[in-house]
Amino acid sequence: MVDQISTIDNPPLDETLTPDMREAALRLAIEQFYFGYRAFTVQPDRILAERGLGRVHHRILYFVGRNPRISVNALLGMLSVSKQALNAPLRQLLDMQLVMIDTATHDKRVRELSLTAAGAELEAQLTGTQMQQLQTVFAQVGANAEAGWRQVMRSLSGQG
Amino acid sequence: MVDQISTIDNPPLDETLTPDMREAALRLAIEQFYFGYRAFTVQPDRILAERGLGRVHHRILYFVGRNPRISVNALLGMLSVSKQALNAPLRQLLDMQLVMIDTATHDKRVRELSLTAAGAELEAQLTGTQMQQLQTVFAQVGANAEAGWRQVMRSLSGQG
DNA sequence: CTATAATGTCAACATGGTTGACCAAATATC
DNA sequence: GATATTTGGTCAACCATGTTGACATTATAG
Repeated sequence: MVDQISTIDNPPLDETLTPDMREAALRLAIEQFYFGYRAFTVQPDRILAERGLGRVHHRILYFVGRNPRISVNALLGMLSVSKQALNAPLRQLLDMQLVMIDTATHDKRVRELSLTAAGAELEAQLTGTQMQQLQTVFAQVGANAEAGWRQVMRSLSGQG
Repeated sequence: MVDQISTIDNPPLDETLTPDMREAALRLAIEQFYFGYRAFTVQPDRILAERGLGRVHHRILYFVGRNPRISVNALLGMLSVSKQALNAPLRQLLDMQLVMIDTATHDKRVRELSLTAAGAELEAQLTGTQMQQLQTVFAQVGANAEAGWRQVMRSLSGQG
C-alpha cells in the first residue's frame, strides 16, 4: 500500500485506463480517504483526552454549537445514535457546565440545549484545530483542488 | 447544519472572504468530511454484519489482501493497534478460513498472512461497494474535481 | 549460553454503542 | 375529561473494540 502511494502518482480515473489500473486507482483513493480521515481526528482527540472526554462529546458540542436551542430528539437524529447512548455523555457535559438546558416555551416536554460560554470555548478549540488543518491543506493545494474536494464530499454525503 | 448546507453554496476559500465567512466555509467542509466518511462506511458495514464481522475484520482483510505474506508485526503497524486487539479478530478470520498463515522461510518466528480464495472474494465484495461508490461520485463530478479531492486527501494524510 | 525479537494468550479495564423495559410529564385526540 | 401519544430520562444486560500489563513459546542473534 505504501508501495502504491509512492509508485503510482495519484492518477485520476479516465476511460483509457485498463480495468486493473482503474481498480488500483480506486483502491488508492480508498486508502487516501481512510488515512486522511484518521489524520483529521488526531488533534481533537488529543485535546479531548486531556479533559477525559471522547469523540461523542465533541460531536455533541459541535452540533449543539451549530444549532442553539436544539431539542434532544433533533440532536439524536443528527448524531444517529440512541437516546441511551446520548444520555451519559450529555449529562456529563451538563455537569461540567459546558452545555446548558432549557425547557421550551411552546412545549414544556421539549428540552432545548445550548452551549455555555465555557462550552463554546472548548468547541472553538476543538473545531479550531480541524479548521486550521483544512486551511493549511487548502492553501497548499489551491482553490481549484479545494473546490473539487468539496464537490466530491458533498456528492458522497448525498447532498449533491 | 442542514441549514448551512442548503443556504451556503459550497464556497471555496479565498482571501476576499470575511473571517466569519471563512469560518463558515471551513465548518461546512468539516461537516462534509464527517458525513461523507460516514456515508462511505455504511455499505461494507452492512455486508460485514451479515457475517457477524465488524470493521476491524474489513481492515485486516483489506491490508492482508494488498500485502500478501505480510507479517503480523507489519500488519499491526498499518492498523495502528496493539497485538492484543488484533489477536481475536485475526484468529476469527483464520478459523473462518478467510485468512491463511504460513511460517516465513527466512525466519521461522515470522508468520506470514495471506487471503484464501474465500477471503479474497469477501474482500473484493467489501471494497467493491466502496470502489463503485467512489466511481459513481467521480463520474458525477468529473476528472478535475476528482484530482482535487485526491490532492487534498493526500496532503491531509501527510503523503503530499 | 544468553539476550532479544516475533508471536500468542490471559486478565482487567474503559469506552461507546446496542435493545428492551419502564417511568414521568406534557400534549393531543376522541 | 379520559385516554393515547410524544418527549425525555433512566436502569439493566449485552456486545464490539480498544487499552495495558504480564507471561510463555519459539527462533534468531551475539
